[in-house]
Order: sequence, then structure tokens, then C-alpha cells
Amino acid sequence: MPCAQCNKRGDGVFCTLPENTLSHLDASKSAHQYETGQTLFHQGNDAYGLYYIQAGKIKIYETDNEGNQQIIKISGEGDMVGYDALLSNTPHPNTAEVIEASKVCFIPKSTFLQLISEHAPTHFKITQQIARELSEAQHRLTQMAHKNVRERFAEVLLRLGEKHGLKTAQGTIIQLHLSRQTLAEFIGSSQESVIRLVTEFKRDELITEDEHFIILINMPGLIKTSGA
Amino acid sequence: MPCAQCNKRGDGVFCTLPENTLSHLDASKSAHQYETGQTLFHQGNDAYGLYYIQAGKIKIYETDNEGNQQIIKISGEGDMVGYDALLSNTPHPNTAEVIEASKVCFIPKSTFLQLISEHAPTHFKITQQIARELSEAQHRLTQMAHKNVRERFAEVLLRLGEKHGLKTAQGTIIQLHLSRQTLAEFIGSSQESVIRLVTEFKRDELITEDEHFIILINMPGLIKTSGA
DNA sequence: CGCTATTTTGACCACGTTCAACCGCTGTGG
DNA sequence: CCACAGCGGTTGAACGTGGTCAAAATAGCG
Repeated sequence: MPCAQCNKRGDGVFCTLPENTLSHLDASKSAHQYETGQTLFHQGNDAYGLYYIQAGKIKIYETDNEGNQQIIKISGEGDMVGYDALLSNTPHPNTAEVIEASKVCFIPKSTFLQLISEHAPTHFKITQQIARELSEAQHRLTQMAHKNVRERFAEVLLRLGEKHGLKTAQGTIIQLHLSRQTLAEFIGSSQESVIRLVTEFKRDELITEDEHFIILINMPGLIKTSGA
Repeated sequence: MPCAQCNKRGDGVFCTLPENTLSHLDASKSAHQYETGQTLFHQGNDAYGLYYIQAGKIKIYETDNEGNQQIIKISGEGDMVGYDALLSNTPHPNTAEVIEASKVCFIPKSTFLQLISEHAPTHFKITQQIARELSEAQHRLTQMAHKNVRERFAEVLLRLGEKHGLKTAQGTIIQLHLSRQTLAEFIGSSQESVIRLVTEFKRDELITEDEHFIILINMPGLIKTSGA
């Protein structure tokens, strides 16, 4: 599929590219289909290019030297993946694992770097995005340091609801299959604690579950529980 | 002082600017002296420009809604402050407080944005720096989530040693006056816990103190204690 | 020299992790 | 067709880290 059509989707970083740049992008990019469990790259790998998600879900996580996994984020349609390593010119600081069959475009490093050096508005949009992500990461650090597990869990549910939620009459359905273990890796906690919190949140009618999908049914309650 | 001379110091982001841009910078910038306790900006303030530290130390911290302060970093000579808000076009997500008498240059937002839009190499250097900072923030998140207070404290001492340390025969002197409370705000802990850790680390001959300056005297031991 | 802020120490307690056992479901092989 | 293994989820109990509270010691400072 030519970029000219494809780029209308997504977060718009590449929206303002002129035609000739777009065709150059077309020529050097490649698309690939990934299945659940595959990885785009591993922590420590060199960065060879930028990944752009056309469809699917990708989990970005960091592993510490004791093997604990900390989920940074879950990216979806229209998100870019791997740009941090490209830009800082370091190995990937984290791993990108496909958690739902995905179609992903790959843009080689040289093409990407040339693109941003020649097209300032696109470069600026990317800078903006990283700056926003930096603020968010620092905010999460503050949360992690000072909030207890219950508050962090409520917070994560709200964040997932915003990015991956489908609003229905019933509530906001988080459209991700997440095991208790995975949820625990989000908030830096244990599987067992997450289980007890889910039970509690259901009892307090903040959430329900339907076929492994968590549904947020009381946003104000969750916001209050998150301590915001 | 003209930028042409001044910029030779610092981290080199503005190194490669051509003469005419540099003189424009000269014309619109202003320098100011700040005393301990003053702030450059408060969390929630709009961003009016970029701050460039010529001398001194500035503490960047985020305050949560319960009043807990989480220190993001301590910036010193040659560091830029406040660029995240400028670039993401949001209010400052944190507060910049002077902790040691400082001389700071101020570059208005419009000048800065024009500068990076016209001079791609400088823009790219800034993007690189933010990307690196993003990686670091995400790494700290992982640390905060999975390491205990002792490990985090050792880690913070090492990080401070790298950025603000003076290597002597005696060891690495951290050239900052930091109260126990401030150290606690770094690692997301309590004053009392830090006190007990300092006592312990001294007993184990990892550190000593001289006039409120912490001196790292056993780097390998600290690295081991940090769990790396 | 008194007043305040910071540091220190001790005691207590709660949150949340860890360990262990158990349930329910699914897939696999005898 | 049933037995059994394997996996995710659930529950209970025990323990430990580290936060909180209170009070004393020390250091700064006008």
C-alpha cells in the first residue's frame, strides 16, 4: 500500500510530507505481518529503523537484571515504535513484543534520518511527541514513587481506557487481552495483588469483566481511587 | 557576555550555530542572577522560554496532589532547563528551584523555536538529548518499580557522582548540599529511611561525609549494592 | 544564648510480597 | 474416552520492608 493513502491514518506525524518525499518513503519502506509473541526488536539490539504500526498491538517493556519486566506502554494503530533508539543513537533500551497480530511498516534508519533532516515540520512533530512522552514518563515516576498499588492500578486502567478503550453504553471496554501478570508488570506489582484488586474493584462496581476484557463502568470512582 | 564566547562552555548544543544566528541569540537573550530558594518556574506555569545555566545548581521536581515532591534531576552548568514544556507546547510539568546561587540565561520561546526551525543540526542535537532523557526516565521507572530503597539509594549516589562528582584521591565528592529529606525525594522514600541507609553505608565503608558533602569511597561496592 | 530546623533513634504497624495449595479450563496422549 | 499435565487464576497465611509517629539530640542562626 502506498504511503500516500496509508498515512492518512495514524497520529499525523507524516501528514505534511510533500509528494516527492512520500514517494521516496514508499520506495524504501517495507511492510511485514507479525504474529502474537514475535518481537520487533530486543533490548540491547542496535536500531536499524523505525516501525510504524498499521494494525495490531505491540507491548514495549524493559527487563531489569533480575528478570523483572516493566511495561513502558502498549502501542497500537498509527503509533511509531523504536524512534527513541534511532534518535539517541543508542541500542534499543527496551523490547517490542507483538501481543496481537500486527501489520507493521519498517522505515530504514537512513531514510528516516534523511527525512527529518530535510523536513523540519515533521522533525518538529516528532520532537514534540518525544517531549510529551518524556513528561509522561517523569509523571509516572512520581506516581510509582509515591502512590500505593491500588492507586497505581486505578491509574493504569484509566490510561489504558484512554488509549485502547471503546466507549459503550455499558462503559469503556479496554480492547486488550491482558493477563493478571501483565497488568502487574504495568504497575510494578505482583500477580496476586492485581487479582485481589480486580476482585475489590468489581465488588465496588468500578469495573467488570467480559471475556477477559476489562470494562470501566465508573470513571469518577476510578479517578477518585487513583488519588487524582 | 556575548554567546559567541559563552557557548563554548556547556554541552555543545549551540556549538555549531553560524555567526549571524548567534548574534540574533545575543540580541534577544537576557541573563539573570538567582539566589538559593528562588524558582525559574513553577509546575503548571506556561513556558515563556528556555533557561540555560551558566553557573549554579537547579533542582527540577514534580509535586503530586498530596504534596510529595519527586526530584527529576539536578541540573548544573551548561544544562538547558524547561525545553520539555517549550517543545511539547504544554505548561511546565515540574518546578525548577535554585539550590545554589546561579547565573542563568533566558532565551525567549519565539527565538528558540525560530532557531530550531532554521537550524536543523541544533534541532537534532536537542531531539537527541530528549530521546536520551526519555530512555533514562523509563529506566528509572523500572528501577523505582522493582528495586528496594537500599538499591535505589546506591543507584542515586552513583548517578549524582557521575554528574556532580569531583574525583579525588579520597573518593568521588558529590558537590551538592543535600538534606536527608532531599535525598529521600530523589528515591521516593522517607527521611528516616535515608538516615538509616547513610548510617549503614558509612558502617560498610561505601561512603563518608565531610561538611554535608557525601563522598563515594567504594564504587564497586556501591554498584553491587545498587543491584547492577 | 534561646529558638528553630534538621538529624537521629526507637517502636510500631500496615501494605504488599512471597510461598503454598487449590481450582478450573484446555489440550494431549494412552 | 478418560487421565493427566500445564497454565492462568484464586485464596490463605506468614513474613519483611519500609513508612509513620513520637521524642530526643544536634546543629544552625539571629
